[in-house]
Parts: sequence; C-alpha cells; structure tokens
Amino acid sequence: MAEAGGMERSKLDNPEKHGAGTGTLGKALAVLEAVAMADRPQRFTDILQSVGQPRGTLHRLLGHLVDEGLLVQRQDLSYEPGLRLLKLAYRSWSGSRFRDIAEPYLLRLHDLTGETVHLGVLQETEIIYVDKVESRQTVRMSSQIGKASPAYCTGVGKAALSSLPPDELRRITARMEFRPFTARTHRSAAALLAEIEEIRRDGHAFDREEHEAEICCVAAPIAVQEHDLVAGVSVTGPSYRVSMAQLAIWAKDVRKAAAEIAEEVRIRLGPGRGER
Amino acid sequence: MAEAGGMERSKLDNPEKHGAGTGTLGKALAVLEAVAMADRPQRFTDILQSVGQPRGTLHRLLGHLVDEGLLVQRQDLSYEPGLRLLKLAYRSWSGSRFRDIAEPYLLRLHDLTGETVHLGVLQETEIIYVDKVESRQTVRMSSQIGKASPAYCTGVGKAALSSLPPDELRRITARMEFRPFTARTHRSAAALLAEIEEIRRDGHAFDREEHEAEICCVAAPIAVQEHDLVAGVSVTGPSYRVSMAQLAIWAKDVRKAAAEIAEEVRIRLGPGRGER
DNA sequence: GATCGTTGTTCCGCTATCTGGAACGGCGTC
DNA sequence: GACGCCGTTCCAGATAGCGGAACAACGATC
Repeated sequence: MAEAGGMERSKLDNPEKHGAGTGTLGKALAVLEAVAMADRPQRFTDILQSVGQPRGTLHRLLGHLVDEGLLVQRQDLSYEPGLRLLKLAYRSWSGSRFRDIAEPYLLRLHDLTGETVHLGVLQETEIIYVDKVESRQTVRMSSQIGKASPAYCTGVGKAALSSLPPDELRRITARMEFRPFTARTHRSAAALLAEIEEIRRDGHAFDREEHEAEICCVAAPIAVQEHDLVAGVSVTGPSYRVSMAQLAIWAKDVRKAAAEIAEEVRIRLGPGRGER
Repeated sequence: MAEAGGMERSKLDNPEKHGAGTGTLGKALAVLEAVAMADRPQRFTDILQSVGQPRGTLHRLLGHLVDEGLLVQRQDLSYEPGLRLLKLAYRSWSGSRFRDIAEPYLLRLHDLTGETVHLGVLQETEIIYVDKVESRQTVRMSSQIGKASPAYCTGVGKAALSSLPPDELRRITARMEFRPFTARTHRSAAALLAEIEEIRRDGHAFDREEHEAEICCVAAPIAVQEHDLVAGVSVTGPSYRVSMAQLAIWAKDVRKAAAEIAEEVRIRLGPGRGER
C-alpha cells in the first residue's frame, strides 16, 4: 500500500518499527511476532486482536506460517513458535564473526571478575544480547542470548548509545518510551542524554539498578563505523556482592576489552570484507 | 494450494521439506534460509544460484527481507542474517514449556555424570537441540542450541526415532540421506532400522562415534503422544574419558530422567492445555 | 433444551501484489 | 575501448493474496 517513493530502500526511513506490515511478508511476520512475543500459546482470536487483520486474511496467514514450520498449531487449536525459527537463528548466531571475535575477551573478563559478562548489539532503541558468559551456579546459561532489552536502562545499551553520532542519537532517543522499571530508571530523554554526555567523557557506563532492582553493571562501547557496528560489553553483578566502587575499578578492564574487540574487528574484517 | 483435505493442517503431510516455496512466504523463507545456512555472507549472485529464482523476483524478495530486518545488507552488497531472527528465536526458546520442565532433570543428570547433557526434539529427519548443560571449561556454553543434526547418527536422534510408530518411522527413514560422517555411521535405512529395533527393546540408544570421531553418548527417548512430542535426552563425552561400559552404567539414569521428564510434561500440560 | 454468543473455518469475486523476461548502467578485465 | 559480469530497474500480465460474509461447531445462558 503506501510506499509510493521508490528510491529509498529501508535504511532507517520507515517511521514505524517493522511490524506494521510491508507487503505480504510484513504481515506474515507481524503475525509471527505476535505469537512469539506472547508468553502463552495464542488462540486465533488472541492473534486476531493483537494484529488488526481481517479474519479471512489472518486465517490464511496462519496456515502458511504453519506450513512453513514457523508456527505449530496444537490440537487445542492454539499456535506457538515452531522449531524452524530456532534452527534458523542458530545458524545466524553461530556464523557471526563478531561474536566469534569477541568471545575470548569475554571469557578473560569473566575470569578476571568472576561475574557475568554480556555482549550486546544496538538495534534501534533496543540492545540485543548476542553472547553471555556466566558462572556455572547462576540461574541458567545463555538464557538470554537473543534477548532484547531497552537501551536506555541497561549498561550496554547506554554505552552503545554513547558512541552514536549526535543526530542519530537524537533520532533514536526520540522514539524511546521511558518505562520506569525501577525507582532509578531514567524517565525522559533529557535525563538520558545528560548521562550519555558523561558516559562519552568517561568511556564507560554504569547501570545502577535501573533495569532490575539489585542488579548493576559497568559497560563500555564497541563501535566500528566501517561495519555499522554499535555494540557494548558489560560486567554485571548483584548489588549485595558487587559495590559501585568495585564496578568503578573494573571499568578500565571493561574499556580495555571493548577497545581490543573493536580493534580486532577492524583488523580481521578489513573495510572491503565484512562483519560476518 | 494443494492441501485438499481440510482437517489436517500441516502435521506431516507435505512430501517436500519446506524450502521449496509454498506461496510468497515460502519463497522468501527459502531465500532467508539460503543466506542463513551459508557460512559466509552471500552476494546477490550466490543466492541467485542457490535458490533457482529469476533475477527480478529475487531482488525484490531480498529487498523485503532487508526491510523486515531478517537480513542485513552490508556496504559491499552482500547479505547476512539480521538480528531480528535472534530476537524472535529467543522468545520462542525462552517461552518453551517443554525446555523449562526438562531443565532440572538435565542439571541433575549433569551433576551425576559430570558430562555434557543434551535435550533434542525430532523434526522430520533431523533432531534439533533445544537445551544443553555442560561443564564450564569445555568449549562454549549453549553453543549449539538450535543446532540441527541428522537423526540417524546421533544418540538423541536414534532414541527419538525408536519411539515413533512403525509407519511414521518408515516414512521418515525413507527420506534420509545416509552421509557417512565417520567409519561407524550407518549407511542404510536397513542398518538403522535394525539398531532401532534393539533400542526399542533396551529403552536407550548409544552413539558410538557415529557422528563425530572420539565422541560417544547414551540417550533415551522422551515421547508424549498427546502433545506430538518426540524428543530425547543424552549424556555425551569424549571416548578417551568415557568408556562404553561407563555409558552402559549411565543408561538407566538417562532412561529414568527421560521417563520423569515425559511424566511431568504429561502432568503439567494436561491434555486440554498445551505444550508451551 | 432452545437460543444466543463466541470461535474457528470456508467461500468467492476483486484487485493489489507478485512475477519474471528484458533492458540498463557501472566496473573491471582482456 | 570493447566485452563480460553483476546488481538494479521496468513493466505488462497473471497469480496469489485480500477480506467481507456466510457457515458450522460448541458452550454458555435463560
């Protein structure tokens, strides 16, 4: 529908997120996402209201998604994500050159601190975790690879944001919705931008229980312009075990790791070549 | 447009894998898969020959995939998987009730044996790993969640196959391509079926370096008909450390874990309810 | 136990969207 | 400077998607 122009492809122009539904594929993905993001199996009607799509259309769409193995329909008629998604994602994850390069540095950082280490990539207003190293005893390994968290209240997120050029930063912060997860979460773009100024100066960012209570971290930005890569590393721990003073001490190690990763990315993936 | 029947949706009816390309969505996914499965960034021409699609069509398809964030086009014009895939998969993985239920049993099995524990689900001729518990020092955690391996040469795969009804088993084995990974890999459906007969009797399966040299395992099937779930658990180790005798001893623990998981799945996800 | 409301499925004419052969422009090579 | 390769763009034609509306199967409600 819309989409008159012709020139511009999709760099960053569409004001909506995806989800709206460019063409047939877009609609199908909107449905897939609606099902994947829900935390319980979705029945036809559930989906019907989350994506505003006529019944007939939705029905066919779901049929196709099931045919393709992206969704599975259970005998109680509800839908849930299929395994094909996992398989597809695995290949894209395991083939990521960036993750691969960063890994040893993450391990080193973990050995040094004994705390959980995250690697995340900025994607619009969210950061998506692409790797994680944590101690055996904690919750569950890798439980959040692929997880998306808001950028404005996470260490990696804020660090990554701090490496953006001013106009890009403005564009992105403008689209944020400042949801107060804890008492300390930023509630406005102004507050966030002020802190980002500091972060830019210091070279590292803190998360002072802004996303989850009792959880804090230090993070540093990894930015490689030549590859459109805006990311961050962090060391995270529970407040009772890790003081802000301790985090401040680790800050330089995190910065160093970030710098080394960025450097190696630049070397190993020369300008002509590519990120993967 | 085939799909005359009416009742059955896509249980297992289409003779082709996916990939061929049912409708528009199918074609788009075939392209996505071609890029995701390749181990380096794909240029337009590369993709052109892997999916047999006219230039014009392919070009538009790629455009849409990029618009949707499923692919990213780099400045050297090559394509690679985008992060949206990872995000989508994360949600589907973390929301899986099955994985969640199985987890404690996997951990217990790991504590008992000290070796790597896998949880995999059968998907046609492949098994897809949905969880993994391994010792800290080994390679990398979770490095193969979402990985797809052939069913005929893995412990979990063979165990899962052994729980299928005969006709279903025949249908699936008929579609397998017996690639000899090691000297001990089954080379024919006949050989595989013979072993499956034994497995069905014993209640557990061994992988005697059939997929990778120096790697072997014991596995047991987890099958819950009411939920169309055909899966398996396994304990895996390197031959130099884990003897076949040792595996035989662990067999009963693996069987027990499998039985308990199946039981809890049945209880927690009562018939009317659902898997997720 | 008849009626109404809800939920999933099917139908079918309409047209938007996808289709794909062909032509175009940019680059590097011989 | 001509040739060949590669990515992109165009456009008439037709397929596949579209979606309003009718239908069937339950389950509540009175």
